[in-house]
Amino acid sequence: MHTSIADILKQNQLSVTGSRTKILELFQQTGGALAHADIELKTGEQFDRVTIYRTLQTFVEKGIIHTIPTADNSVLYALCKDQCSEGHHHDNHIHFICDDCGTTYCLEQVAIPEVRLPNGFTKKQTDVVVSGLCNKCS
Amino acid sequence: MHTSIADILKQNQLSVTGSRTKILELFQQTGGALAHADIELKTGEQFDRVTIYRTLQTFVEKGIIHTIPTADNSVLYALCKDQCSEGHHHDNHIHFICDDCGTTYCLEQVAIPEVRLPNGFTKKQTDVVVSGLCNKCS
DNA sequence: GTAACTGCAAAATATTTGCATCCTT
DNA sequence: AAGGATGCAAATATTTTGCAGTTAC
Repeated sequence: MHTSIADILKQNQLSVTGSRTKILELFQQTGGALAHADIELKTGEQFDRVTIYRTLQTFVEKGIIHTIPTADNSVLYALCKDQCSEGHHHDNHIHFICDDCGTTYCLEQVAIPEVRLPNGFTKKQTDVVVSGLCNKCS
Repeated sequence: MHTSIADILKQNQLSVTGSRTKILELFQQTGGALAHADIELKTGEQFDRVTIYRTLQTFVEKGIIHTIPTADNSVLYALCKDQCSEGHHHDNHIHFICDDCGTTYCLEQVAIPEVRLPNGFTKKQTDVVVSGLCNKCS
């Protein structure tokens, strides 16, 4: 069973408001990643652009969502999957961007491969972004 | 021996101009990745902001440089290493961003690990961005 | 009731486009 | 000389900030 949206917010000491609930819902429904513009559109533009910026920023700070690096330099956000299993934090999964439909997937089932760095370099986080065709477009 | 900057430009059907030469030089000297702002600063702001935008865009189109995905959503560019070995194009190397000094390194010596995708997904390109502390900051 | 959140306005940044001039070939 | 490249001005787009009004707890 999963944690309700309101619970996620409360667990992070955030008040339960319309925009936050709606935006989190949107992430849960989508499953994948969303850009700022997607959110504006898909919420029916009922929220101020600024509110969306601030909401996303808050979510990132609290670790509810994270940003995804993309080769085309757009800004994408996705749910941190372990938001439900509170405590442990390891969003170490691969992101896949479809060149055709543009959808971004968080491939939870694909583990991040180990990377060996040269001497003197310390690894904190590894982001892997794979692009190509998704299962719907190929 | 390596190809001169002027030759790189000529090979790509570009006229050899001050801004292009200076910016390519900067990339060669730096070795690592540069943001638009870095270029403005390090060239001593002798070129128009617009010229830099257009130069970078041209270089990306010609495959002389490429963009690097970053988790903090800034725009970074780096030389495509095989610009000299014309033909084959596989900038498959890892990018490392130092959390402390902010420098981005292209770790040519570290191979991109193989990633196995779920059925139906086709891989075209893999980008790996590792963050942490570099050998100067640790 | 109080602190936190939102929306509006506006400022600050970043990026793109048009056009006249200058430089490379 | 001709075409491409640059610089300036200005149009767009994006993101941030301040503040007053509203909402959650």
